[in-house]
Amino acid sequence: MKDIATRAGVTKATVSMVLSNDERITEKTRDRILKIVKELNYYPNESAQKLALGKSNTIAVIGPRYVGSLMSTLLHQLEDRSHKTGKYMHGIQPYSTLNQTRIKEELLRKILYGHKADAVIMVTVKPGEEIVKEYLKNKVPLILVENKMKGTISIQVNNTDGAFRATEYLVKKYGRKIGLIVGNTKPREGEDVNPSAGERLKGYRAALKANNIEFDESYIGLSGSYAFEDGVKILDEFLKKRKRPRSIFCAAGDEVAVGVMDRAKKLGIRIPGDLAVIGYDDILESRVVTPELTTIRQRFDEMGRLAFDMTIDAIEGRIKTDTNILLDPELVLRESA
Amino acid sequence: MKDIATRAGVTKATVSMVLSNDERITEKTRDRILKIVKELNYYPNESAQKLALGKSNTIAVIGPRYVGSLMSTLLHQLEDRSHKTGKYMHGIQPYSTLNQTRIKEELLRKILYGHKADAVIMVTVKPGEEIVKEYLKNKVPLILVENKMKGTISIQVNNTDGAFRATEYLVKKYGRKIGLIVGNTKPREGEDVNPSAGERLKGYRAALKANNIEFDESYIGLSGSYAFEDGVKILDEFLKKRKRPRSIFCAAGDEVAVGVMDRAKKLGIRIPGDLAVIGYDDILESRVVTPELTTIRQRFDEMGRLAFDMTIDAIEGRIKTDTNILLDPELVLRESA
DNA sequence: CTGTTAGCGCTTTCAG
DNA sequence: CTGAAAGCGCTAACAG
Repeated sequence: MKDIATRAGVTKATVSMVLSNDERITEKTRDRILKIVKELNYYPNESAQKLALGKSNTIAVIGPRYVGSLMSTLLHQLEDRSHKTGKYMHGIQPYSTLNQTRIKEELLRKILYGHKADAVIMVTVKPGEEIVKEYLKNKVPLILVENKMKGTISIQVNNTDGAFRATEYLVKKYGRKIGLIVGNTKPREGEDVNPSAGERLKGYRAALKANNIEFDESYIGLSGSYAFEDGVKILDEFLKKRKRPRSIFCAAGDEVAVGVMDRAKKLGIRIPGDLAVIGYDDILESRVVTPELTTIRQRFDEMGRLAFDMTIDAIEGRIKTDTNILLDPELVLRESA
Repeated sequence: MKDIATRAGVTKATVSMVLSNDERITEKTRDRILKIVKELNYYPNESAQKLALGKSNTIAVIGPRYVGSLMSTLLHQLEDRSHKTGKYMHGIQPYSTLNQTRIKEELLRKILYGHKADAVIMVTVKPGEEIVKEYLKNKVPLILVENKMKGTISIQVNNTDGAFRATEYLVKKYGRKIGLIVGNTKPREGEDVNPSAGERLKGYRAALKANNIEFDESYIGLSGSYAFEDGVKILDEFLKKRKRPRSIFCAAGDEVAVGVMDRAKKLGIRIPGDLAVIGYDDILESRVVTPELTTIRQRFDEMGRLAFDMTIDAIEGRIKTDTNILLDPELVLRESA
């Protein structure tokens, strides 16, 4: 920058003003300076800029890991909105916690006190109460996706409602013996839980109650890894029992549901003739397996767009903490139930 | 930091030294200072640190978009290696170009001249020749994944070989009428091409040649978006023609291959009885569709590990530019061919 | 309309 | 073993 200044016969301050579009500079010197900037391929040193401005110009996005559709879809939407609005261009900084609470807390503090971001979007993972307070005190907005906490801004899909509708549909169409496959609602040591599992369980129970069906532990299968193999394993467990479900709501996601279907097919169990299956997520596979999977769809793209816009609004002070948005999921009827 | 210094009755310099594990500080003052650091929840201002050190402590990763298995798998591996080695912790900065050349070039310059990264990993996307030179001059290593260029370090899977083997397998087992579905080898205005498409086409042609089969344009289908729908559309096109393929090598990836199979199923075409299909990538769906998809597997996790280690080596000067690694893909035989 | 100056928070020589 | 002081590259009052 000094280099440019001397070449243009001005001082650093002037160059700085030109680059930040300060009105007070003459066309002439502005043009002269901009030309030199181009020639020298000058780009400002961001660290210096941030230091001087006390603003980071970045939005941090924290998720458990990069694979999996929520995180990547969201990131894509965020980038897209960023380009369309021209705000925070190349300023989206994703982090993954690798599912470890320690890494998460460390990271959140590092971001806050290291002034690494103007706002933090957390997808699926949840900050500790203590940290929320610290963010509040330092006026750095926390935007929670798929979670809700006092002192933050949140965007969720209505998990309870989604589970309720899936379960109710199964009751009406296939009767009262409904299996549920759901994520672990208790965390493992040092790991985070996704609260949506609890909410979906709640929706399932509510639907049973609404239809006067008693909750039965033996109809519940727990998925630890949300993976294909879990579906295989859990179906086998169900089949070993005396009481077998006539239908399964796989709240742990389509991937697990596909595991169930695959296993069923190998065992000669017809779907939905012998066993009806509903999944959750509406991932690509759902339309592709045979029979096609009936499932609950969440509008991830919509969430991403909202997340970006609300984050900007929060940074610029247009919305306050404890704003919560709840999106409704959608039951997509296909062949499996 | 000044706060800490005064509380500890020392000066900023001493605190700084303690934090950077300088040997010269007494146990006593060190402990005293560290205690206060904990109490105050102090974390250094990174911008200030970077500015003073002239080092960014971050590795930039540039890809076309976040969705799609290569980018996310790679990122996961990078984070994982970073944690395991303790190097560049929380220092992986992913960027997406949204497939636009202009964004890409802008970004590369911004990173280079803004001193935003110690090295840049580019996955699938390719820098311009000019930019490579600039990086070279400034001694910032460029690591290319799925590409190769003079002046960079590269990691590739052998696309030509993968395509050759798939094609050859089809020739031997299903005869000479082999369709190819491949990504566009010509870029659209302002967009980047993935060079692997060209390489796979090359492998296909080589295999034909090796078996004395003449290349026939009407057996070629071009996929623009690498998506399920492309498979559907292209199969329909093949079927309209006079000459129909007996087998299809879907070099454009498993997702497209699944589209082909899905369409075939709906039309009553048996796989592999009437039409054999081989995909590329070995994504999750491949094991799940009926019949299970025969495909070419690329070791993305291995690539990620390698990418991280080589990047570190490059930064620390242990490997030089124009180091190229070529990984062999693997033909995974399942039911569809 | 442009130059001067101080300062953002940290590191690092050089004295003491 | 610790303090003082200069400087990293940029911005923003305040003068002129």
